Amino acid sequence: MEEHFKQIASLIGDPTRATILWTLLDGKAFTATELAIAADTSPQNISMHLNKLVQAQLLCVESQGRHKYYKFARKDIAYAIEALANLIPVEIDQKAKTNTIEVPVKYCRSCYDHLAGKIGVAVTDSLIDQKIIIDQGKNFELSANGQAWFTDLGINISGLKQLRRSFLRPCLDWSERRHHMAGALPAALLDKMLNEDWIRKMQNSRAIVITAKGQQMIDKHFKLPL
Amino acid sequence: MEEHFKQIASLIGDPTRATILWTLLDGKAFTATELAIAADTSPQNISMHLNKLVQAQLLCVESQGRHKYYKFARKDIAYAIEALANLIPVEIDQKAKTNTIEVPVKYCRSCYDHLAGKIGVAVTDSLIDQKIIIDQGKNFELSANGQAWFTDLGINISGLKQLRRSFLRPCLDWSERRHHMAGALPAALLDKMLNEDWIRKMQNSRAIVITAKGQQMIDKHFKLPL
DNA sequence: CCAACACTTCATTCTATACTTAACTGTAAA
DNA sequence: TTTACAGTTAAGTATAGAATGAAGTGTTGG
Repeated sequence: MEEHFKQIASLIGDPTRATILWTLLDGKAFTATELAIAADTSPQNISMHLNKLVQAQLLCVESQGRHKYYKFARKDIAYAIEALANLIPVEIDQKAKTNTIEVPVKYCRSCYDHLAGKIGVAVTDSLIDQKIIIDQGKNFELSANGQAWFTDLGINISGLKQLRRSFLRPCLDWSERRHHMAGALPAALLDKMLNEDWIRKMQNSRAIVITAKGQQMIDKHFKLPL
Repeated sequence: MEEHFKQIASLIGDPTRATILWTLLDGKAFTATELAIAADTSPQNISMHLNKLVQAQLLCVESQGRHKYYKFARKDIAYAIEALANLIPVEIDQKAKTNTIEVPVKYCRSCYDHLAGKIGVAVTDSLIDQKIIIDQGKNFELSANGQAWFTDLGINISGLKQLRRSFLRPCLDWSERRHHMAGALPAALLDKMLNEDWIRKMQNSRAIVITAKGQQMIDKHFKLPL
């Protein structure tokens, strides 16, 4: 056990790896190159360090085309890193406390046929919190509650399931670097939101605006005060 | 902030210093020579490392004649070290379970100032079963019954509550992967158990042995036949 | 197709810093 | 006193492992 502790400690102890972990603390996934820039080092070097962190199961990777997105393998890893950061002697600690306020949802976009961007991630998070969908890592599952919830919204679940396309799956978001929902179900949800005039698509852009009605309904259904 | 984090991380990252911190986890103060033996290195070397840890305010020193006693400067430092130990990947941990050398330490041990390991989890479970403490997930609460129970044991609840430190909180155990109690209350409980000679700390280890008297009393108070 | 890109692998170089050797201060017993 | 002990300081050395250079693989988009 002591040996393993020393292993973990020395893994975290290297300045470049410490910077990687620190950067990842904001919860987003980062590409290798981005982390290289953050840590001010070469791609080869960051590759070596990321490998070590993945092998120790501190980080996990997801390939997307020629990019690799890295993030913490488990939540408790981020917590332990934070605990370490809290060991910093009291004097410096003061200023950090001010910018921890939750960032408002302001950047909204759709991705092909479903919600993406900050709102896509926020909606997904909300449905997971409400146990409407279950996050199983590699895929999302619709719970029994969830079936009722979508049916209440007027979405025909069984109809969607008969389509040839994927019903529900996680999709890594370009802007947020977090998972949001993709597939027939979230497409139907976007459709619904547009039809009910909760949101409107901007011309010639993927940007989306939330209507006054939408603000109320999104708060009601997703428990997301905007 | 990031700079300071890197500093702390690299401080903990050195194997010799990691061993020092690991050794100090049992809550006792150690002399420089004892730590040198534990870390299997020279007095000069340990002196250098201890200096760095003291300067970073991770440890504090107390001189006593020609000896110097080192211990954690604050409790949260021990907790952060424990949190790091919890990051060890699960499958490696499996092998460790079969490794008989560590078993006694995992079974019965104290973590800084409170009971941990199997006995820590068992005691916690028992108190929850008996509704002496209430498990609220993120925190533990002492019930009305519980106040009486601890008072009967001769523990001064209101005195403990006035201390600046946390009174009672869950702490994840690295060996059991379950919650046990940490804070002023369980620290007082460990104190009581040592004073009454229910349990004894082993020399040079965090292992704990249960005395014959302890077996009876633990069965009586915690309904735990051992 | 090709060129640019994201990332990896491996052999080599480099360097930070842990450790050593040696000489010191202060404390405690004998 | 004297001897042994606990710990420190300073200067020099050694080496683990981080960084680099060169040469890959696989992906994307014009």
